Amino acid sequence: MVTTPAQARPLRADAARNRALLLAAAADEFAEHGLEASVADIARRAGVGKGTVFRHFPTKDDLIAAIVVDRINDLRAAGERLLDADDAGAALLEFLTIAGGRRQQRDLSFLMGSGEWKPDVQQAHAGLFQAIETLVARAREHGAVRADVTGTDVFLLMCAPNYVSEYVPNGSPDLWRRYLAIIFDGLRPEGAHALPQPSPTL
Amino acid sequence: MVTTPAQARPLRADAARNRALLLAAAADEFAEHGLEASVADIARRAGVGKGTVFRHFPTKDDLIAAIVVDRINDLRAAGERLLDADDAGAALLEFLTIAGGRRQQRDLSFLMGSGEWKPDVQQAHAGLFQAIETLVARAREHGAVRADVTGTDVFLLMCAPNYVSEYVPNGSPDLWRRYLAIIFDGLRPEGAHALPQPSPTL
DNA sequence: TAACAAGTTGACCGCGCGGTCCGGTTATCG
DNA sequence: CGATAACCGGACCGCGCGGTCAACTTGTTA
Repeated sequence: MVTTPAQARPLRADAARNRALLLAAAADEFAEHGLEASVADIARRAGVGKGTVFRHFPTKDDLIAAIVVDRINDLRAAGERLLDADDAGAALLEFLTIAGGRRQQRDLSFLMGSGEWKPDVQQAHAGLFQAIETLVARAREHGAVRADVTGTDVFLLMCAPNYVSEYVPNGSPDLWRRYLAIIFDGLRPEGAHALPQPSPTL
Repeated sequence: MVTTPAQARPLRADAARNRALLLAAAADEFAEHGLEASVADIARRAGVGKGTVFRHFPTKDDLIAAIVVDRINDLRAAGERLLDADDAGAALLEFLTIAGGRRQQRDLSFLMGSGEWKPDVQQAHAGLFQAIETLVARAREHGAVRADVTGTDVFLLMCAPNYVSEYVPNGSPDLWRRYLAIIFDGLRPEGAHALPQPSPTL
């Protein structure tokens, strides 16, 4: 599940292995300690020198971006796989469940909304957004989601369950499901009240 | 709105003024740059030396805690003021609207869930929680909120609208109202689906 | 296998942070 | 007013961070 962009010369065997180790170690470290995890710790976890990190990723931000792109594409693939489901409403719920199940999102999740990103991240971003938009449109046509909710709304609300359940110290690791259920009920047409603000555009 | 605990000897006039300036400057700085805002910047904004900050608040965490306590008590007071409203459902919605309107919550909001806090913060915390619990109980009895939702749930969901709308770069400052409306619809009894996980305890 | 380019490493750098401290200043009160 | 203690300020400290570099190792290729 690692992005290995086609290069002029392919990576040397050990270099490719180290790159993969690094991405895995970084993902773990970020999941545990948030984005403040130090590059030195990541290198140690990968069993690699600090210099190697900067050879593969010129900047800590580049490393983060690489992971974010992987995660986003991952999720987009899952979303697209659900596009031809029979029950569009269930498909959307399933998608949000998959998104919530990606534990490693943690602090990474909040990256998904901002705008100051390298082109490749923005592109991955746009792809995911497209998938969600379609998923939501189908669910809306299907009558499974209220008429005044947009893909952007779902895109933004996607990480809220994880965010909310983050702050329960000894909570069940599945607690986010509870809040996804509540929020999803808020997206349903039954008993919906008019929304006070227009949906934003990203 | 500043907590000035009764001391053995009252603060000197200039010291009290500086303390207030400091709290205001810190709140602004945290609201703008998040908790990473440096103490030096806060001091500069307050027009005060860095040493003065540490005279009033031995640690940066103490400064944060002071602000958090103020915010929490503020919100609790607003909540308690709504306890004798006629329409318990409207009161709860009003409370959540007030909570969302407190712009300075930003990065401070995420403090409200964690457990590693000084006693005075935990105490303020408990007070706010109590108020919310009562508010929710009344709304539940009033049939304005689904039966399977607890005070803890609302406590946790309280900051979600702000969190969600944070990631819209040029969004309306009132965008959070949209997401509050959606989430609140999810709290209503109409069209509620069973929740997959039990409510947590803090 | 020889030779070279690609990759690795960890000591090193500059920076900005939270926190300290002491010489100078100022509110306060007899 | 004058003495005193409370208070202020900013130079200073140690630390850990992201990032650099030159000496060394290793996969690759002819």
